[in-house]
Parts: sequence; C-alpha cells; structure tokens
Amino acid sequence: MNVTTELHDFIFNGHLNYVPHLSIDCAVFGFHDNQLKILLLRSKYLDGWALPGGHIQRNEHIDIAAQRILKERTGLDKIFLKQYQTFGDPDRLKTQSSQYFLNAVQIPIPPNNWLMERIVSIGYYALVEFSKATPTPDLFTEECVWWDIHQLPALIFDHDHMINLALLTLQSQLHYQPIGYNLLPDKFTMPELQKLYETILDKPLDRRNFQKKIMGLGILEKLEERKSVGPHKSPYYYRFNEKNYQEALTAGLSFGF
Amino acid sequence: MNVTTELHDFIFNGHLNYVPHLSIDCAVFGFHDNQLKILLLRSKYLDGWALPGGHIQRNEHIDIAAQRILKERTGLDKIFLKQYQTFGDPDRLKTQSSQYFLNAVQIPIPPNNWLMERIVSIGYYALVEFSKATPTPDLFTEECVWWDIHQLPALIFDHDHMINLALLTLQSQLHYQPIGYNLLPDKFTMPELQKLYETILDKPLDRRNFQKKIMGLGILEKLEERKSVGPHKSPYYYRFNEKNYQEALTAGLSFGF
DNA sequence: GCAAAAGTGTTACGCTTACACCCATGG
DNA sequence: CCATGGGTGTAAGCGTAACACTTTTGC
Repeated sequence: MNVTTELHDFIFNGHLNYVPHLSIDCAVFGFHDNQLKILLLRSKYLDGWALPGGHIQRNEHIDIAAQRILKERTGLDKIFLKQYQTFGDPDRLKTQSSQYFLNAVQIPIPPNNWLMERIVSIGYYALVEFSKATPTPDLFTEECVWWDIHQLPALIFDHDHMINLALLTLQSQLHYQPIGYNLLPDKFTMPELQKLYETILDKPLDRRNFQKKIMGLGILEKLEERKSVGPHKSPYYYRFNEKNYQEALTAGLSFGF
Repeated sequence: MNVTTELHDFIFNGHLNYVPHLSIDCAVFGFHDNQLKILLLRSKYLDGWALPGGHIQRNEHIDIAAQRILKERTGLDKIFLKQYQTFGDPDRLKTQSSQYFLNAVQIPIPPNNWLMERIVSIGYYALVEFSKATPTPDLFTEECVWWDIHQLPALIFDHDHMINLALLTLQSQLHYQPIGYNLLPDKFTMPELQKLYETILDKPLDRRNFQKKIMGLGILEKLEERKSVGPHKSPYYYRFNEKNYQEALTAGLSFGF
C-alpha cells in the first residue's frame, strides 16, 4: 500500500479499526547537550508542529495504544509513559478561522467523516533516552525532530497547552518519578544529572548540596571510569542502582530542592 | 416524559446528543461525623453500587459535563472538581461473566447500540460540603447515598479502582489543593479540621504541631464563638480567610506532615 | 468529682542552605 | 601556565517532631 492509498484508507476506513472521538497525544521528553528536548512532527497539511499522536484500536488498552504510537515514532519499546491529562474542549481542533485539520489534506472529506467530528485527546508524557530514539514521521508529517523545550516552533491546535501542562506535571512529579533513570544513558556524570534537574526545575542548584542529597539516597553507584570532557578535571561516571532506585521511588524519594 | 420513555429515549437516541465511546465518572467526597464519605448510587439493573457519572454532550466541554452531572446528583453549582485519570481498559465494562451493563435493563438492546460499545471514562474527583448536597439518584439507580470511605459496598465495573485512585490523588494533592475549604462548612473547629486531614492521610497527627502549622499559614481566622460538643472544654470555631487561602495555595501550601 | 477532650510552649534533632579552596586537564 | 570546571566539608539556621500539664464541661 503506497502512502496515498494508506492515507485514503485511514481517512475513510479508520473508524472500523479505531475508536472514534478519541485520540492520544504524547509529550516525549529527552535530554541532550544539557537541554531538555521534546519530540515534534512538522505537519504536511497545516502550518505548524504537532505532538506525536494517534488513535486507539477498538480493542486496545489506551496505555498500550500510547506505547504502540511511540514505538512507531521512536523505534523504542517499553517507554516510560504516564497519562497526565485528558483534553476535552469541544473547540480544541478549531483553530485559525475554525478550520479543521483534515480540510487541508487535499482529499475531499465529507463532514460526517470520523476525523471531522469532535475528538477528545488523552495526554501522556514520556521519558526516553535521547540517543536511543530514532525519530520517524508519520503519514501526516514531513519530519520528526527534537526541539529544545525553551525554543519551540509554532504548534497546531492546543499542543502548546499540552506541552505546558506536561512540563508542569514533570516538574511536580520529579520527586517521585524515575526521571533521571529514564532520561539519561546508563552511565552519566554528576554534572549531567544536575543539569537535568536544573533544566526541569528551571532553577540553579548548588553542586555540593546536590551531590550530597543524591548520594544520600543510595540510588547511585560511582564508577571508576571518568568522562574526558574538556580542559579541566574529568568527572566520574555514575549509574543507577536499579533495585535501590525502585525501592526508593515506592517509598517516595524526597529530594528537597 | 415518564421514566420508562426517558430511559428508552436515552438508550436509542442518546448518541444524537452525547459523544459515544466516552463517559465521565466522579468520585464525590464529603466529610461528616469525622468520616470521609463518598457519594454512591445503587444500580437498578446490576448488583452493586456506582459512582455518579454520565455522558458528554456533543458540544460540551468535558469539565462542564462533569459539573452538569454533579449538579443533577447533588443540586450543587460550582463544585470543586479535578480530573485525575482517564480509564481506558477495553474490558473495563465486562465484569461478572462478560455481562455488559445494559443487558440488564430489561429492554432488548441491539449489540451495535452506542451504550454497548467500548467506553473510555474520564475520572474526576470532587469536594463538596456534605450538608449542602442533596443526593439524587438518576435513571439507572434506585438510591443515592453517602458511604464511609472505609466501609464501601460492592461496586460495579472498575469503580473500586476509580475510588482507590481518587483517594491516592486526594492524598498526594492535599498539600496544594484547597481540601479543607471545599469539604468543611464555613465555621468549623480545629479538631474537626485535624480529623479531616487525619482521615485523608490515614494517620494520626499531633494536635499541638497541627495547630501551630495551620495557624502559621495565616489562612485561618479564630472566632469568638465556641462549639458546645460534649462534657469537656468547648473548642473555638475557625473559618478560612478566603483571600489568604487562595494566595497561599498558588504559592504552594507546604504543610509538612 | 470525674471522665473526656481542648488549649497551650519548649526542646532536640535533622535537614537544608550557604559558602571556598584545591585539583585535574587541555590548549 | 592559565583558564575552566570538578571534587569535596563544615557551620548556621530553620522547620519538624516529640512531648505533659492545665482547663473546661456535662453528667
């Protein structure tokens, strides 16, 4: 099935496979170059960028649907995913002079098409290891790339709102979700971990206090190896002790930033 | 329109007014007799109790739909309501030997009826002033009554799961949501407020420390009046200083229980 | 007068914060 | 050798937690 046929099939027969009136949108976070990144897709048909999203199969759990969608966009399995909010404004897809998304597909679409009706979207946020993801666009998009969370392009629909809320949720859950574990590679340095926390919390932290607190949690192992990273002392690598981390999370982490 | 006609109309024409595949369920909390209560409805057609719920009108914001549904069940306007989770297990309505809810309505219902399809439910929790609510059953239920959160009856579908998650959410948000303000009457005593916190957190708190911390937040006004409540010293009444409370909430309350 | 609950203050401990100097590395 | 960033410890202050006796009231 070529792309045009596939698109046509999705538009006219998608309701047979997917639950109408519902969609999923995911704010996928990564960390690279000391920046918090989010994965966005550039729309073929509208002037703006979109969160990765999709529909729920008729007999599929919504959490599984989110996993499936992100597997398609990143190549990754078993992504850390958390539902954070469902977006149910009846006018959320009517933006820019009340124009619906699919009016722009350049295929005549009847007004009673399943994609032309009101859609409530379930928002998830995801944490992935930047270097392991392979951003891949979908049928509706030209490209799929990481954007610095502080320098975002124009977004379609209510996706800016979705991102803002995802970020707030991430901040508020930093203390009891395995943020670092999911966003960082297996080995990382203390300054990298600190930058991650500083970036998400959007405030500077004291190096010595940060190190003391993090190490006090007993969830990190210091390795022998150091990372050579510039004209100065080389920082040690650390890794998470997965067992201790999981235990600490269920007990509630209690950093006190 | 009598009840039978109304029910018939809802079943066979409801999809014209309401968004199919979606519903709302609300965990409504109240506080009375030093107990945390939740509002439940006894089903006419199934053997168990249910959360107050309903469907979303085709052009209605989901938050407005939740308000409308609770207005019908309690008589109250402008209820404190917060979305906390969307429940999307494809089998969530298939309980007790795969029997769907509406098989029990004693009206023959075709399998492609909108109520027979998969339904994803958006969960809200609500905080109401117990004495102001007027519990009122709906079309599908015999009675609507408050239950002690620690002594619940058998529940239909996944409603026990919904309640558990609502409670966990309430606990975790106790520190930055206006819990007391919404659950207590205008005037209340310090022991009553403490019991509320103890009940939600499910642990005892020290009276002296509790009073110090709460008063330290500057959100309570002590009144002259005392409540005569038994063969012992009479506690003072307090009330919230609404202005200070709202300010404190946006700043983040930070009790430290 | 007695039982039952409310009002109130002080102390110790732990956690959080603030802060400065030396070391390693690359150019 | 110099600039840059990493590694490390201590002291002060604040908030939290622990704790007991007196007062009021109804029976």
